[in-house]
Amino acid sequence: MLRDIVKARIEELVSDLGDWTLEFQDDDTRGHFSANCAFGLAKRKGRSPIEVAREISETIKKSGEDIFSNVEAVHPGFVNIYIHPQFFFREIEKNLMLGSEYGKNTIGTGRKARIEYVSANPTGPIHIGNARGGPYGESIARVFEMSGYETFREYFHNDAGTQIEKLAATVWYWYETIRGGSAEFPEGGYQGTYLEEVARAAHATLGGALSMSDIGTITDFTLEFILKENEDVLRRLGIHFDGFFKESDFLSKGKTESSIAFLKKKGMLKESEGAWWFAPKDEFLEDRESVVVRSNGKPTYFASDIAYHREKFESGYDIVIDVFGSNHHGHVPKLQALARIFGFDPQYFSVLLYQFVRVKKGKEVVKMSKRAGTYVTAKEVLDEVGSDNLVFSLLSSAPVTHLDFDLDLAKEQSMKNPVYYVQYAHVRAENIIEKSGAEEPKSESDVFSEFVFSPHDMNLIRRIAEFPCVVADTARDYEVHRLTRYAFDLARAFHNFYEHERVIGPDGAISVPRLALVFAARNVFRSVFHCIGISAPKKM
RNA sequence: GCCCUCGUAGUUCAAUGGAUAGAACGCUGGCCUCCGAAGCUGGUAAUAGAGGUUCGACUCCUCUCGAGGGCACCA
Repeated sequence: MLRDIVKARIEELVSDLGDWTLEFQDDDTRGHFSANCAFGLAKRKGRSPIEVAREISETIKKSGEDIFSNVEAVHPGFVNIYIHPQFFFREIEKNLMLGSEYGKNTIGTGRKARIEYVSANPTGPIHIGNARGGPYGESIARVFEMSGYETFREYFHNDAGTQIEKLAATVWYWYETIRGGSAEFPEGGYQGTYLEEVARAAHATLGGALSMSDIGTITDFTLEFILKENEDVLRRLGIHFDGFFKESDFLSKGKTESSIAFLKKKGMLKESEGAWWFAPKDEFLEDRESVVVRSNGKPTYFASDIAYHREKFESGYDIVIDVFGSNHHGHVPKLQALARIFGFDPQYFSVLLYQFVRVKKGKEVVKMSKRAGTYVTAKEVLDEVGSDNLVFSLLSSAPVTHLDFDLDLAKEQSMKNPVYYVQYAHVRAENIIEKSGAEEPKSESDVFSEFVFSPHDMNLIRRIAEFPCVVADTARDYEVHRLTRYAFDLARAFHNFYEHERVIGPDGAISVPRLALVFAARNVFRSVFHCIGISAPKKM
C-alpha cells in the first residue's frame, strides 16, 4: 500500500528513525502524508525537533527520489511529504485491476484465526444492550478475511447448568398454565412474557400431554426455539457462524471432566472447603481464584469454559479471539492463564471487551435484565430502524465507550442516520456508471497522466488510496469503528467530487479519467460496506 | 470496601502522545433549467475538576467528583 511504500523509501534515506508514524492527511495543507520521525530522533540526540526535521527534509529532497514532489519541515518538527500524483494514479489503476480484491493485504496469509462472539445465553432473546458484540466480531472476521486469514467464526451455547433448569421450570409453569393446570411460578424463574410465548409454541408443537418427567423435552424445545430465534436476528445483521459449541456436549463427551483431570494433574487446581479452585499462580493471576468443581461434585460453567478454551488453544490455530461483554472482564486473566497452560502463546490470544449499550427512551434509562424480563430486544430495534442503520450505529463508536442508544431518537432519526449519507454516495456512483453505459475498465491503460485533476478529484483519489491502510490497521488493532469513519470520509469526498466536477457533461460527453475514479470509488464502497456488514444499494 | 471501563459542543459520537479538538443531529443563512438535493456551502457551540510527566496531553500518572460493569460453590 502507498503509505508503506512511502515509509520504506524514507527509511532507506534516513537511518536510525526508530518508531515513527506516517499519517494520511485530510487536506494537502500539511502534505499528503505527515511524518513525526523528527521528534523521536531529536530526543535521542538531544537536539531540537525542528532542526532535525529540516535535516531529514533536506536529505529526502536531495535524494531526488521520483516519488516525492515536495518535502517540508514544519514547526514544531513535522516532516510533511508531498507525493507525485503519478503514485496516486497507480493506486487507482491497481484498484481498477483488482476490483473487489483492492484493499486486501497479506498480514494473515497462511494463518488461521478463530473468533468467538455473541455467545448470548440461551435464556432469552438477544437484547440491544449486548447486540454490540455481533457486528463487532463479524466485522473483525471480515477484516481478517481481507487480510488473508483463514477465519472460523464460533458461538458458545451455555445450554447447561442451574440457569437452564430455572429457564425450563419457567417454561413448564407457563405450559402447565396454558393447558389449564395450576402451577406455581418457580423461585428465581424468568419474568416477562417471552417464555409464555415459548411455552405456547411448545404446547402447539409437542401437544398438551407432557408430564413433569418430560422436562427434558421442554428444555430441549426451549433451547432450540431460542437459539433459532437468535440465529434469525443474527442473520438479519449479516452474521453467520461456522461452528456452534454446546456446553452440554463438553459435559456429555467427558471433555469437561478430562480438562479438570488435566489441570489437577498439573497442580493448577486447589482444594478448599470441599470444592476445587482454579489457582495456577502465574504472572496472569495474583490472588484470583475461581471454583471449577463445586463441593457437590458438579463442575461449574467455568469448567466447561476451560474445556472449550482448551479445544481452541489446541486446535492448531494461530490466533484466538474472544469478543465478550465487559462484565466478563474478571474472567480475562483466567483465560489468559489457560492459554499459557495449554501451550498457546498468549500474545496471539485476545479477549476483546465491549461495553454494553445503554438504552434510553427519551430521558428514561431502560434497565436490561433477562431475569426480570425488562429488556429491549435486538429484534425490536431491527424491525424499527433496519439492519444497516443499527449495524452502522453500533460500529460508529469504539467498543470501549459506554454508548447510549435512545430508542425514541433512533426511530425519529433513522432516516437521518449517517449510514444513508454513506450509502447515498454509493448510489450516486452506481448511477453515474449506469448512465455512462461503460464497462468497468480493467486494463492498465494510462488514462490519468494527461488529465488535469481538480482538488476535489485529488481528494477523492487520496481517500481511495487510503483504504488498504484502513484495512491493515484494523486487522492489527481491531478498532473496527475506523471503518465506519473511513466510509463516512470517503462518502464526503465522493459527494464533494460529485457536486463540483462532472463525469458526464451536459452534452453527454464522458470524462474517461473521472469515470475511472467513479469505478474505483464504487469498488471501495463495496469493500468497506462489506467489512462493516451493511448493504451496498444501487437505488434508495 | 476492592477491581475494570468511561466522562469531549444542547444531544449522540470522532481524534496511532502531535499541528487550528472533527462530524452528525438540533438551531440557523445561502445553492437545483445542470450525472438523483438522502447532496453541496456558511454560522452556532465542547476536552468534568485539581495537580504531575515532556518539545508537545482529550490521550499517560495521582487525587476528587460523576456514570456503567465486575468482585457468587450463577452462567
